Amino acid sequence: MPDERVEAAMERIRASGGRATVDRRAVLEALVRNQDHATAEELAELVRAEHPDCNLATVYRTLELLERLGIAFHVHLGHGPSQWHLAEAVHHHLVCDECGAVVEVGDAVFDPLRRRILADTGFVLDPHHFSLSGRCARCTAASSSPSSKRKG
Amino acid sequence: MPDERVEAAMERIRASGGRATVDRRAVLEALVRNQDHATAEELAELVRAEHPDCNLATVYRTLELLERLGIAFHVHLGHGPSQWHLAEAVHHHLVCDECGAVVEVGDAVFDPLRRRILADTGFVLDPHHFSLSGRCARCTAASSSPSSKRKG
DNA sequence: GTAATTGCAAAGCTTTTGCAATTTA
DNA sequence: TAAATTGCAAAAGCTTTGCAATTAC
Repeated sequence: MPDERVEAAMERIRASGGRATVDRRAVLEALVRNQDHATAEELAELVRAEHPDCNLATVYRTLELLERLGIAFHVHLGHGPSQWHLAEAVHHHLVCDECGAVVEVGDAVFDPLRRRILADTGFVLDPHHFSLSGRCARCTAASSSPSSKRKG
Repeated sequence: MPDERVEAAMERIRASGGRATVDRRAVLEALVRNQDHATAEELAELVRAEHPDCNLATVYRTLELLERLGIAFHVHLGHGPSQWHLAEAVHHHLVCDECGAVVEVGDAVFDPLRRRILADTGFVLDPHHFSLSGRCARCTAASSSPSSKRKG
């Protein structure tokens, strides 16, 4: 079942002078199949479901190409490896410093901050590349109500 | 010239059961002397000015200790090594995707976003750990006014 | 056929770790 | 002296790279 996003991306690769290879298509398909974020290693795993001998270096090189073409992005959610996703709906990640939970928020919540920072500094905010840190609702509740306080 | 921040920090190390060693004092002094952010490697360089045989592993271990005690923090400004600074005024970093320029902003600009996110998700935002990406005023100007457009 | 892509293995870079030697309290 | 800290070297984890073999056009 050919996905139109995959076809469009392959077309863009070709248009940019690149070659439409099996491996590139496989990585794209893995990105499409995987709704969440995935690390390069996880994507390689997904690709291996269809093409058992998928090379990690090729996945990295393909992701780099896709990012250069604006087809995919990587984000840093914490200290581990980068996470990759297709460049579709722009969204942002709140990562809990305590438990590592990831909360996604839309882009629009940033509008007031964006306006303010633009006015103050001229900087055009596009905070997709890194996550925002803090503490999730659950951990906040756990640490602020003394009766339910627990270490772990 | 004993700096009161260094003394206070050494006191806190001692109070937490740690030992007040020459190396730890040297790393603290480097952090104080260096107003900006510095990588572990850069801090080791600074320490070496006084103590020529400063060990990088010790710097890392000391920074980890200082972070655990809330005395210092590390932030990720981009793809390179972490940057360290004393935990004084809370501030945040806007890093230009294009030229890498770092713009610092105070914590207060985040208040509206913080309220909004708290209301929407219960997440308590404390976005010190990662930088925010975007495009600095200069690069924005360079790419939006056709006459001054230039590559590089 | 020619240039781009891939596989492999090795290296790069930042950070962590095991362990014996040293230092602090 | 007992426990914590340090130095060293090695390892870990993620990512990039050189080069010969392969593949797309």
